[in-house]
Amino acid sequence: MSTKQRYDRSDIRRLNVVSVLDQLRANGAMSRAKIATALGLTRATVSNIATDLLNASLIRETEYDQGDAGRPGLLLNLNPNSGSMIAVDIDVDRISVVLANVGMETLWREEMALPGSVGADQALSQVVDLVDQALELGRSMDLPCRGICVAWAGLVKREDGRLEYGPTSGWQHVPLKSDWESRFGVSVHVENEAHVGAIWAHHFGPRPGAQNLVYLSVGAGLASGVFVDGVLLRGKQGFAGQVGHTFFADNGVKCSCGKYGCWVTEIGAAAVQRKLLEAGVPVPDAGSGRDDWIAFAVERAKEGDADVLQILSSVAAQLGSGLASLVQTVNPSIIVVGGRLAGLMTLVDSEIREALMAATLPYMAEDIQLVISQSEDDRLRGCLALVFDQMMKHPPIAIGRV
Amino acid sequence: MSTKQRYDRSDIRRLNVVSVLDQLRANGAMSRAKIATALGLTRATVSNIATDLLNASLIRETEYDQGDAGRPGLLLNLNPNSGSMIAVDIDVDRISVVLANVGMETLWREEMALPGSVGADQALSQVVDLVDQALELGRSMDLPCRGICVAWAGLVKREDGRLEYGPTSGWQHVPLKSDWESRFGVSVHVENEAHVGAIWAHHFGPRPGAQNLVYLSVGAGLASGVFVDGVLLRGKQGFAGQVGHTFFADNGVKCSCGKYGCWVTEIGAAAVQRKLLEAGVPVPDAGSGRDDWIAFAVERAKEGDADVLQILSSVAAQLGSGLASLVQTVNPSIIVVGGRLAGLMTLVDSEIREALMAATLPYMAEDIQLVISQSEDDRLRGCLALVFDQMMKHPPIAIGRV
DNA sequence: CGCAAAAGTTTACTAAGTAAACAAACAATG
DNA sequence: CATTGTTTGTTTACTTAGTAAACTTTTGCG
Repeated sequence: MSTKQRYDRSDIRRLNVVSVLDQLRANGAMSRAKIATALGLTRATVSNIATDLLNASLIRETEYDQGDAGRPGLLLNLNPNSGSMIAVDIDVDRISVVLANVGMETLWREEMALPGSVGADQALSQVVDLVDQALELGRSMDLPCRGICVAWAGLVKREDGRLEYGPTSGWQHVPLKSDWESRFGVSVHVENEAHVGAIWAHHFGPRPGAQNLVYLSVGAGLASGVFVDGVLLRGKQGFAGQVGHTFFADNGVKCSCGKYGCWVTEIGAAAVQRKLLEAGVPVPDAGSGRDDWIAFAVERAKEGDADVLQILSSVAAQLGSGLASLVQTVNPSIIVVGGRLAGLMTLVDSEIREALMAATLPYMAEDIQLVISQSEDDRLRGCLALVFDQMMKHPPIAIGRV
Repeated sequence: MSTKQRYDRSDIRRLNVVSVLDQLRANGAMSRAKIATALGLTRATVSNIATDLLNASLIRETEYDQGDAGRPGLLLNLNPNSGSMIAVDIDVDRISVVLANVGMETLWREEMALPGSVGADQALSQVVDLVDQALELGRSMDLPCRGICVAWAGLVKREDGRLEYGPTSGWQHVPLKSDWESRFGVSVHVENEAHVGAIWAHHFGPRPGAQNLVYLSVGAGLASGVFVDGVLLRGKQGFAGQVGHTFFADNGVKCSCGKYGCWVTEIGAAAVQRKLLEAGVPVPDAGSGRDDWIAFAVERAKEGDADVLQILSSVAAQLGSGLASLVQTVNPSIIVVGGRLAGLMTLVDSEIREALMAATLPYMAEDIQLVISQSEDDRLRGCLALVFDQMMKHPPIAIGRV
């Protein structure tokens, strides 16, 4: 199987259109002339492209540039209202749906609780209603929908966007993408939760545009999203990043996946909760409210509770040491830790870093950046970013096939 | 920092030239018309490109096609003698240099022993002599050198091709690429040994063109080369794949990197040799010849020596379980195990596979292919392939800048 | 032999760039 | 306040690497 690729004039136009859009995304408002010099194109060409984009209303002319001398340029800007995007986050105990414009501004948001007992079919049929609402609202605002992205904690088959296997939820073989695409008539992306976290970090993390990064999602599950040279590591089936179920502890407890001593059974939410309980810390149990115990533990740690701090330290050490494996495998320049437990991890970030550094080869991690995400909506924002990226790569604009 | 990319007519030509070359590489001899239909270009365009390539003598017209009816096509072929490539493999105890034509046919080969005591400067000054010989021979055969690739077991800094740190050899901070490029006036690529192994496997492994693969080099060191969606995972600094120094055993021995219980200290060459000795197997010690003990152990295992087999089984289990982590992290479709110990691993390949499968999530590895490489020259061939790839991506042919 | 069929070439055309000239809009300056 | 210089955006003439379609060449076959 070879590349099967052929290029003609329409391709160079398409590529230049994307380049122009990229400029606007990266630098905000720019005049035609500025774009031209930035890209090395002539002003004539950029003008030409700009009129196309204006006609498609993907961009807008806003105000005039305040230059020092000469005729001021008319600033161009991505039009945040050229369309809408929908993000769906299927979390352990709730599902969130967001409608945003392509400027990433939230227009509508809805959440629903997801009792553990509910199966995939029932849960998804309710989500479909929410998505319908979002689509309807988007239509009413005259914003054509550019895509839907669903984040899910499990193995998502890339070729057909199926929820293949959820180690924690137990869901299996749900052909979400094909179902939804035929139902909604919009392109649907289904992606692992940590993968969209990584997309979020890539765009909006502490070092926007970082080409080599690791996003580690620490919650009920434990998974990684990795950017390598600017592209998301997805792997053959799209299952890459299941680091939570790598072997970690010699005499570990049984994991939901059936094996013993997985990394997630040592430092995942259930593990931390268990360790706290075992140490006699009176954390509220799972039934009493979804993240109550986390808030409680954070509180106690901040008050200096020795038991809690000691447990957090040991978790930090295990997190850092596991991260070391990942770092040595993919050599990122930045690590972002997100997920439900991020709040707890913030309290011991220096210890995580220490453990990480201690377990990596010299030079490997010397100027690596380790950041605990404070954002609540990593995954939802990542979903939006994915749809946006897709739109930037394939702008909804007619380019005359030759 | 944005993309800074602009396209014009010359780019479309360049891309089509590359597509034509790709076709010929993938399918061997083809007529202009066949290439045209395969790529979707017109015969006129392919003719045009072909004359350019013929003038640059990158391709040749060979024989006529035996078609069923009509005028037979004149077959085009990559010209194996359009240039030469040089591969250098710096191994633990020897350095090999190969001169090949761009048809990957070996024209000359030379090896030199590398005593453990020798430092980087001294060793490399000798290698320089060998490379000079190769270059001279290439010149005498009128084959312009298209590049030199050096494989080395250690951390190679991608941005400047430096040998940054060799966990086993101890070499540090050798600016090989810049030194050699100024000395030889040819483009020089320096790459980690497992990375070039992966390049080899990608092109010439059991499933040529596999887009998602893991190559694991098991010898004195232990490192991985990973292809993700057809591109080599190199990471921020180029250090990706140092899986040998990930933490593996709770009460492991001290590793050359200073840590305890690294994967390589459990299943690397030294570890296997140690375990055999501890079990009372009278393997020849390291001093008596470089791989004598491996051959000896293979021999004993084939004879059914219980001690040896038991040790191999335990090593296989540890190899498979470690591979599982890698598999779950990068989700390859194929794993190729190479390196000095490959011969031993062949004897227990089913056990490696079992351990791997046992430690991976459902669906993750179900149709994964595990192959032990029988090739001796993975790294050298991989080096040549790297240079060849580079040439295919940037063909040495004038394309009129607009 | 004449004809169908395919390969390779030639010719006229087209689109998306370039370069250079031009018109418009501002700041600075005497 | 008019002039000058500078920068923006547009227009015009040109180039080039494609396309489509006709033409030429070379084979197999009835």
